[in-house]
Amino acid sequence: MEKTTDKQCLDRREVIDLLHRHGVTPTQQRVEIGQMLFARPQHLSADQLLAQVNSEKHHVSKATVYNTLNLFARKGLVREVIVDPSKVFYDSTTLQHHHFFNIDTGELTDVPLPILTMEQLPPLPEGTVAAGIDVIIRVRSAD
Amino acid sequence: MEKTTDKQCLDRREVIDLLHRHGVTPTQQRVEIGQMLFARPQHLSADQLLAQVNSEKHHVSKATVYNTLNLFARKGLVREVIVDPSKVFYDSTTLQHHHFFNIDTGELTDVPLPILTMEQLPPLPEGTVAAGIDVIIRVRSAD
DNA sequence: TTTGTCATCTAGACTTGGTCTTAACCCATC
DNA sequence: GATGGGTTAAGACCAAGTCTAGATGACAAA
Repeated sequence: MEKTTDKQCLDRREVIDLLHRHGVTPTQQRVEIGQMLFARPQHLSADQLLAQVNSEKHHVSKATVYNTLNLFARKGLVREVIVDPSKVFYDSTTLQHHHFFNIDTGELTDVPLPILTMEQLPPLPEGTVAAGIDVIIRVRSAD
Repeated sequence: MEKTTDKQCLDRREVIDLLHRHGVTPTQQRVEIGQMLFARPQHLSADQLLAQVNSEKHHVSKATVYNTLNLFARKGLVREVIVDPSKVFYDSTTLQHHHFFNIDTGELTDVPLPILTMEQLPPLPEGTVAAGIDVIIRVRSAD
């Protein structure tokens, strides 16, 4: 039996609902990007996503991919992962979790267990409120 | 009474020793960069450092600043902090510690307490060894 | 001193991820 | 059909960082 998460792309309908629920007007391009991105838990750069979307029949411009990813991030649909100085990754899973980053291969994977949650924060600097926690465990390929 | 950490620049001699201890040949430019950078615990971008070094009498080229910072990082003299997608910060303190990053102001500060150490790591991905941990607590200015 | 060698430095060209601009487009409402 | 706000596309643009090729400097051997 085939699980829905194994599909290459999500159903248009599902994505449209998802966008609606987050207050994002579901345009043609946004839905197409969402179909690729939310198909399964993954970490994609804007570049990868651009290539992937455009390998399909439709074409979406670079500007639109960047705009859409920024919009999605602002609306809480994806999470930016800043780990490689040369590019941002977009994580299709927004549930609080952490990352392994392989500095040799550039591979980004999820830490399966919670380590540190918003409840265990140290005292914050004067006049600030918490916005999120990023935990990145840098690893190297054992040779 | 004046503490040594209040000095604007370190003594040339101190920096030369530091470089030697880390196996870095102390050239004119490297020492000058080190004098600024290691004067006190701080987080500087390459740009800031370039400007700061060149506000003094001597001139150091952009390429040299970048090369030197990369060399220092490789040799364990500074730590790269990847937190802002648009630029890398270099931390003059290499002791294990974590950061607050104010997403409104771009300000990067140290978390005074240890939170997570190399001893408390979860199981790493197959075939990898730990290289470091980055914990970034993103905060927003309370308005 | 001179010469040779090697590492380092510089200026500026180049690369590249990401943003900005401007005109075209879509689509709902009048 | 006309009007207007939000969206998109193409390509110009920007800036952090890298690369290149020639110049400089330090040091060792002669």
